[in-house]
Amino acid sequence: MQDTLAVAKALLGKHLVHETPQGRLVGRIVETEAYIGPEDKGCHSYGGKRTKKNEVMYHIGGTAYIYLIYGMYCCFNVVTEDEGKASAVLIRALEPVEGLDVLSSNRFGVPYGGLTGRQQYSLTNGPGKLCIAMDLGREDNGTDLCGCRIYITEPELTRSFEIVETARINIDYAEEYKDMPWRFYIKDSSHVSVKD
DNA sequence: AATGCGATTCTCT
DNA sequence: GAGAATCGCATTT
Repeated sequence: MQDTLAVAKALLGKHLVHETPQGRLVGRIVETEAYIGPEDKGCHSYGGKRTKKNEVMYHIGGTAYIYLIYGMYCCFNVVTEDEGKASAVLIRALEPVEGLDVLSSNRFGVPYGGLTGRQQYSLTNGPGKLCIAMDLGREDNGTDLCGCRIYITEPELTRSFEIVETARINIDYAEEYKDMPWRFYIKDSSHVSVKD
C-alpha cells in the first residue's frame, strides 16, 4: 500500500523514454504524485470505483495509465502495485534531456533554438505539457512500460538531489486526503510545475 | 436524451 | 488571479 509512495519517490531523477518515429525523446522526472487506491479520495479508483476510463488502473504495476482531462489535455501515470490495487503515480513534470527539437516542435511548432526563455521553461513542466511534448496520448493508455517503446531508465549520470514532500495539486474535492504529502519533487529542479 | 465536471493550460487583467 | 477552451464519460432524467 505505501509502496506507491516509495515508487513515487524512486521515480524522481529517472529518465522517461519514448521511442518515436521522429526520434528518441527523453525527459528527467522531477515531479510526481501518488494516488493510492480505494482509500484515497483524490484517486480515480476511490471506493473501488471501476469504469471504462480508469480500467487500466486495475492492471498490474508497470502499465501506463493515460487519460484525457478537461477535454483537451492528457495526464501520464505509472500504475503501481499488484493487479487490482488500482494505485498509480502521476508524472507531473520533466526536464528535457534528449530530442529537444522534437519536444519543442510537438509543443510549440518550432525547433528548440527558436524558443523564448519562457517557452524553454514551460516545455515539460506540467502533466498536460509533458504529454504534448513527449507525444504521449490516449492511444498509449495501457502500454506496458517494461516494453521497448515507452519505458523508464536509470540515467547514466546520477546526481544527488533533495526531495520535497508536499500536498498534491488541484484535488480540493478530496477532503481529508487533499493535504496528504503525496507530491514529490526535486528541490533544485528548474522544471517543477508548482513550488511551495 | 440531457447534464455536469475534471490529477490542465493559456490568455488576458 | 480569473475565465475560457473543450469532450468523454458517469450520472441523472
